[in-house]
Amino acid sequence: MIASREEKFQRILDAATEAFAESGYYQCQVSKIARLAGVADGTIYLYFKNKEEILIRLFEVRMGHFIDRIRSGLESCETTRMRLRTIIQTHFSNMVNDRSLAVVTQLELRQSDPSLRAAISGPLRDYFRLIEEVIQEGIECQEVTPINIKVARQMIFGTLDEATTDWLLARTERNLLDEVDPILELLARALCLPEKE
Amino acid sequence: MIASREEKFQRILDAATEAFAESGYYQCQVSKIARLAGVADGTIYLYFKNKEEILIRLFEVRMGHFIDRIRSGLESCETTRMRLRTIIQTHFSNMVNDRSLAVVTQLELRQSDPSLRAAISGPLRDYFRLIEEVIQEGIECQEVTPINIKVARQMIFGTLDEATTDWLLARTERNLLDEVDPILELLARALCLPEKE
Amino acid sequence: MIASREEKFQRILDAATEAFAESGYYQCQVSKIARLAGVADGTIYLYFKNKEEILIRLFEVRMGHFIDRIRSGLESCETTRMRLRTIIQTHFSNMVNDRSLAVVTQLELRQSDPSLRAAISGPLRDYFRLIEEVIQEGIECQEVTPINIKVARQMIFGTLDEATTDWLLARTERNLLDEVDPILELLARALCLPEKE
Amino acid sequence: MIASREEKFQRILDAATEAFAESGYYQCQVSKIARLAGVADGTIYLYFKNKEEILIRLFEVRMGHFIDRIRSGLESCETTRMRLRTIIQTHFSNMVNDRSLAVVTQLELRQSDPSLRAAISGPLRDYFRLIEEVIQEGIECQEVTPINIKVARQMIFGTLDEATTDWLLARTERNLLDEVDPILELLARALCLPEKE
DNA sequence: GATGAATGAGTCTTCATTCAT
DNA sequence: GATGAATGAAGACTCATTCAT
Repeated sequence: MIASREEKFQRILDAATEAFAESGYYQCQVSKIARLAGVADGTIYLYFKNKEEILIRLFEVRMGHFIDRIRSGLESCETTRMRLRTIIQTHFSNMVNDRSLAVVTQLELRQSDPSLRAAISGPLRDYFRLIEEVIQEGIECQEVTPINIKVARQMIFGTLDEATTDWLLARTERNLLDEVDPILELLARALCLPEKE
Repeated sequence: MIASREEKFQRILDAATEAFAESGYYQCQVSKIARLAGVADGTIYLYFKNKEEILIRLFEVRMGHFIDRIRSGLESCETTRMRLRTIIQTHFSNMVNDRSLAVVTQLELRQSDPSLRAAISGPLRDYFRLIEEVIQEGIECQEVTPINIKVARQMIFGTLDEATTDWLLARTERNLLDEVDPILELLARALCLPEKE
Repeated sequence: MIASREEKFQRILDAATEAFAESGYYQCQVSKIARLAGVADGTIYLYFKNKEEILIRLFEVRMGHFIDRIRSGLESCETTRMRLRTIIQTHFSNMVNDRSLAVVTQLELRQSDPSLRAAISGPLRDYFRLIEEVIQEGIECQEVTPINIKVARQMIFGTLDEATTDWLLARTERNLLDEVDPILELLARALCLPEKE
Repeated sequence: MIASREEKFQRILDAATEAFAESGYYQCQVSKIARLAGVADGTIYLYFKNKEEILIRLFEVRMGHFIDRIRSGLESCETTRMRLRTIIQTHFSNMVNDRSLAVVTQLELRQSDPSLRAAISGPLRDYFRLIEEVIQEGIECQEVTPINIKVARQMIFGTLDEATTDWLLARTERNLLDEVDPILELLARALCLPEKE
């Protein structure tokens, strides 16, 4: 069976996710990605300009899917509380379902390297915008007390991010999804969301 | 003037903070640290076993000071709200006063490399414990509604962390300290802290 | 023309022989070997694990050939005296034909470094065994007076070794092969071999 | 107690003997020698121009003593056989009494490095001359059959050298001195020395 | 398009030697 | 004379990237 261009691109991206998660971006050799993807070293360069682009595309593609998934989940939500729950729930299940991706997102993307950071900031900004839209909308329909939207988004994203990192680094097999409701309660209170009726 | 052993150790640590912040840990050459510290390359190795140890010691020392500063600030606090404010205030002013350190702490320390992570986790855990103590104490004296302490700590640290990262990556010169009160309000509400009288 | 893997392996080994002979093992840079072999520095490491392995493989391969050559020469010998002559003759012509190899064998391989010594001892032991077999056989067919075989081997090998070193270090262009017969006479007398009829 | 200049020179030489024997000349750090000698690194350079000179002086001094010891032993010898026995006996007991020195002499001094070799050749040549004198004298008083003196010396020295190396590298605790008589018999026969009466 | 052998620039670390005290 | 902290040149080895097949 001949793998189509698209399939091979995906195979390399998946291999890179795993490889970066295991060794870290700088420590991981391109040849390791090639091995995991089942292609020759040189083949990588038919699909990506260089190692850096693999990380960037990886993040773009995965983050795109992630945001699509949340957006689609938000469609059926009627209250801000439900929307917030959807974000938390989708954020966490995304991480739980693909731990390698979680490692890359949580740990590996915080690089001081300016060129990497710039590349990463785009898709992340989309996610931030999405969260901010939900808050904005909540304020407009008076479900959320008037607050600094950016600060609120920092709290929401920061809390999810930290909870995920905590879970990732914990040696014990905790269930991240158990934290959905406790976190929802805290955040809802901070935003003055009306109690769940 | 003769630089004592202690002074030179500090000089190298300061140089490393700056160098890591500028290029990132893996991208930064040891010779750059040496140049910034005004010593020969080989001298570095009279004070540190290897490059990795520089990062580890850097984090240990700085985090130690940071926690000392917070603990000393907490002594004069009478309410949980004041304690929380002290944490936020000290966290942010620490970052503002030493932007290089902030970059290293926020970005560079999130490494997938297991040996680095392990080294970092110790001092960070001390900070987590400090935050959790404040929450615990708040619950005990009924200033904080009974909640999952770990989740609350994740929210507090996560929010501060994210706010700092946001500030760091922002191109504009925002004042991080302006966020102390908005964030305090959000977090206080989440913890059900009594209004500031 | 494409250099096959085998050919390139040989080229590197030959280059290393020359380089080690010229500068000594520790003084010789890997890049010098690469230059002499006409390959890039990194290529060396596709064929050898590290610098030490080059020396080890070099000795193994060359010593193997050397022993093969002697064994094949011994087949047509009818008396112990002839066998001894074959050993001396082959030993010396081997050295004369490849002075670089001689330098490496005589001088460079006497390293205190335990890991190097261990690696070298194997092939050398094969040569010792071969000499001892000839003596043993000579005793059995009563051409050699009963003596301590190991001591006899030490004398034979030691004499050849010393003669070679002497020749190597001599500034004048002596002909090592001129010593074949004088040495044969001395050794034959020591072993009580019957006169050449 | 103040160590005189001479005593400290000796201490460094002894420390170097041990250090070179343990790690080999190139692998051994000057600071190791200093530590073993109980002096500061810099002090070494008050007594020796550089690392190389330590090795050279070491060899000169020890070899000088060695030759003195043999010469003094030879004075009371009446026959060539007795003289040969004295050489073998002194050579071996010298090695047995100072194994570190033996390692240095046997293994470490065979360096390809031309400058080292040149330095070593002087004292060694003295030893060769001594052996050759004994043979010459033996021929003159008709105890030794007329032979090529240099070849005979190569046999004698080579045999002793090889026996010593064999003993050094043997893992078992063999007694080198047990080989004095077997070797004497072999060499005596090679030289046609009259039987021991 | 795919391969993987070859490349060679780049860097951490060692260690002989110096020199201010 | 003695010290040992500091120096900085040197080199083994890695690995992202290329390109002939």
